[in-house]
Amino acid sequence: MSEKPKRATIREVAQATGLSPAAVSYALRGIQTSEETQERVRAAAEELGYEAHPIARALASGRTGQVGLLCGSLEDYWQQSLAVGIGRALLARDRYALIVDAGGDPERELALARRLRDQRVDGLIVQPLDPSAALWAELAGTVPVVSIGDALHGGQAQGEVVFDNRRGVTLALEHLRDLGHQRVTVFTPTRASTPDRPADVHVNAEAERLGLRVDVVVVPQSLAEATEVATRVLGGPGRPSAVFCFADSIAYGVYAATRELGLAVPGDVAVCGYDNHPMSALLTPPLTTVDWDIDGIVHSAVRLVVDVIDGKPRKRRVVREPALRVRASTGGAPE
Amino acid sequence: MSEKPKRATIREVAQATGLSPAAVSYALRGIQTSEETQERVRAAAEELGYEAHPIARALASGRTGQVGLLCGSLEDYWQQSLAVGIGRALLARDRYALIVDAGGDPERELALARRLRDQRVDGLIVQPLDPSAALWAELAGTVPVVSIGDALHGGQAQGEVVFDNRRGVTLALEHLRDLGHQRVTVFTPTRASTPDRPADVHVNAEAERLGLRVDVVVVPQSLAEATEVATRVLGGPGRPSAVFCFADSIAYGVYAATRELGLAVPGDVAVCGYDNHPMSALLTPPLTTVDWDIDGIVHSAVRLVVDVIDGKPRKRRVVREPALRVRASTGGAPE
DNA sequence: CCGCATCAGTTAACCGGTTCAGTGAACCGC
DNA sequence: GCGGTTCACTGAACCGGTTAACTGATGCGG
Repeated sequence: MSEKPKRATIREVAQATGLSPAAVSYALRGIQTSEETQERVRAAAEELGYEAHPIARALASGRTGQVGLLCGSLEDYWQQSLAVGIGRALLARDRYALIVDAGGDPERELALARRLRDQRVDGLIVQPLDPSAALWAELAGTVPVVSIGDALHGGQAQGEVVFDNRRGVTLALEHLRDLGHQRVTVFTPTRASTPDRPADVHVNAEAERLGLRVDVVVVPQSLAEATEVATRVLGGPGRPSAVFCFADSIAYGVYAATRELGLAVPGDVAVCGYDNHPMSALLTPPLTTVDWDIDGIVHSAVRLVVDVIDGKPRKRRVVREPALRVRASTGGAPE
Repeated sequence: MSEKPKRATIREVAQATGLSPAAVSYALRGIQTSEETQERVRAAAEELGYEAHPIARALASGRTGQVGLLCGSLEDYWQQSLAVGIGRALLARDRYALIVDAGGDPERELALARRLRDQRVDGLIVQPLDPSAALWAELAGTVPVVSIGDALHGGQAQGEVVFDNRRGVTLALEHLRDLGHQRVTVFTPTRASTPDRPADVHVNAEAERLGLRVDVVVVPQSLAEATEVATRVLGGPGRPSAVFCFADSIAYGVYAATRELGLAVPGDVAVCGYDNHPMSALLTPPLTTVDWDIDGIVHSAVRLVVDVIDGKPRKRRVVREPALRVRASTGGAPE
């Protein structure tokens, strides 16, 4: 432990090759030097076990090679998958992800966004709980910001991967209506009190259009709490014939509630989810859900943020379209 | 974007207070300065919106405030939970986690460990796929290493959170034996080819002791692939009456396989998992599994690594004991 | 053969903190 | 009243790279 594992510095490589440190710096990055010199430097570096010190590099160059990933709530399994995917994709591009979790709290989200900026991340990927916060504009002036899900208001983000949540809601509600349901309870995760979130607004508009009666119930993110709320709602009077959960994780809680209450899915209550987490296809019964092609989202978001960081111009806005996966939980044809 | 968001430096704060940069540095950390000076400096810093530059600080002090978290396989949902928990706990202690995923590949694990060290993390938490690799000793000489799960061979780690996997295996197999099963198939995730992993060895030893016939089948980490393998095994001739999955995630795949094959759980085949992921209690039927108290593990690991980094002496080894959660999937008394 | 650009490499400043050695003043006991 | 500490703070080196400005040599068109 106390032996100092002193590593070679760029000056030592310079000494070894008879070049200046600057030349070594250039050579190792393959610029402003002859092929031959680059080869010589590489050999010497290899010999000395030299590897550029990322901190020193970050300080001098102003780029840390790290991207902040600000998640709405990692209690949500789909968001966990998203985070894992983004971390993996960034690593493949030689960047590290700094993953932080707002835990569904919009204030915490903003505090963490500030912390990440102060940490000097090269870019920020955010799944905004509160897309209307003023902080986003300030942040976007400092560091490239890419949003996933809802677009930041005012279009300040350098990149956006937008979910067509209106379409997702329409798909789910139309499906339930087509199956003959008239009363639907919608379980939606805690959100910022932004009355203009497209998805939430759209639920009511769409319900009206389809002649559905909907009750919107806000549920906490954690599985245990979601189960509790669902048990209360489904066990109470006036039970709906169908529920639409705005996250598959919530649907998992609903499944648990139905079992506890002895209700059959979809016989007593049909359940439709949102996200299509890999688990959802494996449940009994398999969960009907709105699929968002997580790989495509990961790919778009990472590509956007990396390209902005690298100064490459790129299409700023990507809109993702959902697809309904009809499975047995709604009594539709099992997939 | 192109306006430079120049932030205040320590020299500006020094100028504003009439002190030297060194004094400001000390004052902000509350050392070697008078109370009054500290207050004055704090006020000036606030006024100027000064916040220490983490990169510069890291370069000068040699500590990055970042801890590497090297996961065995993030395909495994339990490990995802672990990673989320550790990230959260580190953040609460003002550190960032650099989460990377070996994807079940021992070679990749070592390569990533090296990358994290080169990134100058202050500490490393690792869930070793290959505890016998020579690299660990080298690494542990450079950076504090805390292992989770299996202990690193030779005891080089500065901290260890050891799972008593022998006990876990015993609990599961005894439970299945007590239920009258005589042939058990064990699904285990891909691992390093280390013949001396306690858990794997113990499966055979324990099976012999209990008079069980076991077949060990190695399955890939991903849900889809696990399902495929399970379908082949359970659909083939000589189907076992019980399976023991060395990870709940694998059990989820087995559930999917049984449904596909029209087998009843636990009627046709009993299923026992390992980990007790929160989802497992919500499945139909709820999954009997070996519980590892994830919060305790998170807490121990983070505490160990942070204390070692901070130079506080601390108990180096924590052994976690599992508990069997008997649920309906093995036909035991439902919880 | 001249003027100008390009190439390969050097020098020195710089990024923004931390820390070690040193300094003057106040304080202490006797 | 004096040597020895302690306290609060300063100056300068240092962490290990990157980069702007500059230099000398070479190449090229005309």
